[in-house]
Amino acid sequence: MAMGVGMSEEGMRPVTELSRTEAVAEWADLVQAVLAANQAYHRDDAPTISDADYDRMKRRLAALEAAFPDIEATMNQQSPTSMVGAAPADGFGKVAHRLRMLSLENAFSDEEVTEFDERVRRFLGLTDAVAYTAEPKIDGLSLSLRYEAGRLVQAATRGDGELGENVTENARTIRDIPQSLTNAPAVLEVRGEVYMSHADFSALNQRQAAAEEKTFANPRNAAAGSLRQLDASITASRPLRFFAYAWGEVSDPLATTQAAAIARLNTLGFQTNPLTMLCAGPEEMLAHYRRIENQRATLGYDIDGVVYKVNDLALQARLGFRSSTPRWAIAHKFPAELAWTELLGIDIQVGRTGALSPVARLQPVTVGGVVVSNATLHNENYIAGRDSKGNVIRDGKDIRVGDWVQVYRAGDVIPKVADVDLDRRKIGAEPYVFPQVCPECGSPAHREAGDSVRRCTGGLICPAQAVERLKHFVSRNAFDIEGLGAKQVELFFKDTLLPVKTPADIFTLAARDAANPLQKLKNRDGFGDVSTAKLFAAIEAKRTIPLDRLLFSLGIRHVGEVAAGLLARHYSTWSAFEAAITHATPGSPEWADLTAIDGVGAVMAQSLVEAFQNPAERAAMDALVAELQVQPVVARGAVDSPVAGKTVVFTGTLEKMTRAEAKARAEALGAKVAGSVSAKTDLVVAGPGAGSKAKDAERLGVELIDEDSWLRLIGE
DNA sequence: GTGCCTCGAGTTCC
DNA sequence: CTCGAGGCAC
Repeated sequence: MAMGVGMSEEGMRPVTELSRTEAVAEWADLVQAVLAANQAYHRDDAPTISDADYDRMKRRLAALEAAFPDIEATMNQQSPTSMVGAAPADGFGKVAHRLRMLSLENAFSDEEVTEFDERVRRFLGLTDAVAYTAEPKIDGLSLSLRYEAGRLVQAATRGDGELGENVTENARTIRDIPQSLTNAPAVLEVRGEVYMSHADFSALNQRQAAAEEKTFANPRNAAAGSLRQLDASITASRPLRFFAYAWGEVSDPLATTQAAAIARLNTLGFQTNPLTMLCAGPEEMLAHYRRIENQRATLGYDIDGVVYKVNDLALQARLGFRSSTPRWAIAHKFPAELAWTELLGIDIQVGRTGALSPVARLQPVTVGGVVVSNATLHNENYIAGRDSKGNVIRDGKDIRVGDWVQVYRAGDVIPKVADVDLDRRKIGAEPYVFPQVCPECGSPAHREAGDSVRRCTGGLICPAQAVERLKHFVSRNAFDIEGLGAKQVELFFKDTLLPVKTPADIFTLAARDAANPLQKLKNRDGFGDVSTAKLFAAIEAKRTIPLDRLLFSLGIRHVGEVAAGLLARHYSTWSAFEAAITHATPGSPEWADLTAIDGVGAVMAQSLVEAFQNPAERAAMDALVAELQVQPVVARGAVDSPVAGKTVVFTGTLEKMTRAEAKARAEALGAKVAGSVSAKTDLVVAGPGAGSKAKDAERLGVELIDEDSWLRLIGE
């Protein structure tokens, strides 16, 4: 057991008095204790220690790491304090959102806003103006509040949109969030933004500083940190606020327009933003944007743009959603904050697919409340001014080491180099020469005509590619082996005693360790009996793997999660897939079958074929599969609708909806929409003026219905 | 064939 | 975010 468990902090020795050996010992024990507590809490749903003790342990860990910064790196073990976002390592249960919490499409210019309006009207087939609400976009964190029978029963953070964190107890401490509602629908999910005002933020930071606690970089971080306290009494002491602006599941509609729904939320007792305004069209929207922009500095809280939403909820329903954003809303972002700094150097990183990416090493500079010292330089052309023939490159900035460059944080996260100040160029600065060989393995780095990326041709020979491939292999949506993250993989890759060079090596680790009587893994720093056994068990648990995950894990270019799913559903077993790809060459029946999969084109097919023809890749795959039991893929649970799984063709003039709308609607119900009628077609929906396609349907004996019957069929 | 739209892949930082 | 693939309409 850890020394600190159950003890008061006053009873502990200050970390500064500890020797390195003592610190390491205590650190290792604490890590074990915290991990065990995590497991008890999350997996077994049976907490073994109080939240306060847990919190204390994590604080002690953080203190140890602050005093001995290299501790984690030297211990071959990831600390729970650094497992950010790593599942529920931080102590909150997960909550599945009944209705996904989506993100918004962004607009960065007036033109993009008018285009948005045009797109909306085109989709709906409307020439008349469409009305929109416009409201400030609060820079906080979004929260979904669920009320049943008028009582607050659950509060969840956005998370990845599907799964959020359960922060109910913390949300109950926020004054702007009502505990109960009167005259509310039986089920009501209210969504909005938790934020902290400027005044409250500076007061909090003063308090924190006085108490020698850590201060926050900005109000957003302060709000996020405060809401995600394991101890709700700490959240209660933090001045959090809440604006409601949307809803999830509701048993009865709140209203028929966005504006009225917001007003209703206000009546129910929620704070809604006073700058929310109804606009008749793009001109008024942009005028309101300027108005909000002008008030930005005096609002008293952070905002990062203006959100526009189609006002009519019936139109919102018709517009529907794309994969992760609604078609009926857009966020008009304020221009990103910019900062100038000196470019100290340019490094080249080699990615999983061999892509050579230039990274700027910068004189550290504060951008949007965060200190940035690295930033992406995009690609070869972006840095270059002229190509090898001396021609000026379009969009090329001619960036040289030593230059003054402008940096911003794109999407408020990823630092990018936006511009260079040629007037401040130092005399003698040389143009940057992009490497023509891989800096990691020395293989030639080729660039295909028309491609912006130069790639190392070393394949698995290149250590950088090999290790990046391994990191991908163990990543969350791939094999996801507990206790074997990116850091560990890197260490094992370099290890001389128990090297892991390919995915198959992971599955021989335990056997190789057992075969080596002298230097057992469990005797190493950072590994004990328990953690070694746990790691081996975690690896063992992933020996059985569904085909789609396996295909994604292979890291073949152009084959991501979705493509892997398509392939797995088509071939069902590894042996069928393997046989097909091995025999596929352009023109063969296997090739035709492969490219006939909806969503698989020639590029992806070629990429698969090349991977299978490469001896090193093939050997690595064969060795891996020999270690595994690959599960055939179970067919995806179909959407429950009368047209699910059917192939539908729309033809003629549709009168109640546009073609795009009909397609989107049908797809949302699980149907596949095709352009031409064939034997595979299940249903043809014909409007007036339908011609050859209706005849094709008759000829092929495909069911033919009119638009009204279609609408009845799908229940509208 | 061209010009949209949409989505997926790949990349980056803290 | 940016780029490119894939698919569709014209």
